[in-house]
Amino acid sequence: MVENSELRKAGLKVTLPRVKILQMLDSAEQRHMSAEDVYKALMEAGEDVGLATVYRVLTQFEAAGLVARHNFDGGHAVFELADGEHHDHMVDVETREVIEFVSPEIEALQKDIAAKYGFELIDHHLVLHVRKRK
Amino acid sequence: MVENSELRKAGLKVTLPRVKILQMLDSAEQRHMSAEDVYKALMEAGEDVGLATVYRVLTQFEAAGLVARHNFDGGHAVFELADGEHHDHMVDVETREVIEFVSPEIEALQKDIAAKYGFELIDHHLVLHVRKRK
DNA sequence: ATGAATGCAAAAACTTTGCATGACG
DNA sequence: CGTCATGCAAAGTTTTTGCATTCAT
Repeated sequence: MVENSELRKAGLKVTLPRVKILQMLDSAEQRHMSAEDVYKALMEAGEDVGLATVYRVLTQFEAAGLVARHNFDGGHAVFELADGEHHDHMVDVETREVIEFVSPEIEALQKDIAAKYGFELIDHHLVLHVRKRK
Repeated sequence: MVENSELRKAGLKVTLPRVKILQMLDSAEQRHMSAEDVYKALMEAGEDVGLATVYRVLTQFEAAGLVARHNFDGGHAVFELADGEHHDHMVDVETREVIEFVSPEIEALQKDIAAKYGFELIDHHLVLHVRKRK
């Protein structure tokens, strides 16, 4: 059970809700899920976890670096498992589809820009709004 | 009164609330204001505008391209006048200070990336989280 | 005059919190 | 066993909406 060691490494007690939520994020068909999405998926799977717990756990996971939180539209937040390497997102404004991409060039430029202003880059959020080219 | 023609150009009826809100965004000390910020500033200025109207008007302004909406933290949205050229933002995570910057290189790369995936770039949101270098 | 815009208050959407109970180490 | 985590419901935030009234053209 990989999840358990992930949790321990993060300094979090291994509880049923935490394990279930982590598994859900890992196995769900959709990679980006809102707290509500996770909650509903758990309910459908017959797991009895409160919505408040889902919010609490996701926030803890974010603090622990296990998941990343995004605000694609400004409405609700979505979470995704922070496996693999860092990436940015592209949102098709018509279909709402989310595409992930990696651009070392942009990453490097961001660091340069921050440095130019006397800052160090901690983190960044980049979302491209795109439309399919006809 | 420049505001009036701006509104007319946007196809919006020239009403007192709209003019006042536009002036407020233009003259306020802070460039990035939440709906609440605008509302409070108007109240302090003795202008009697409802908060709901502020939200409605800011949303219309956004649709008209008069203002840009940002979600720096995910909590509340902030608005800024869309004068001048497009720019991105850097947020000092310690002081919450917002610095604007322009990077043609990043803009170009974004366009390239979208194209590589068969999309055209409509818009983007880039926020760097930074910390002052000691 | 007439349709659009406003203000108010109520509601909606999302997220957090208090507190008693239950589970982990 | 002590402490931390959970569930529920209540409260908090931010934003939207219904509806009667007022305003712009």
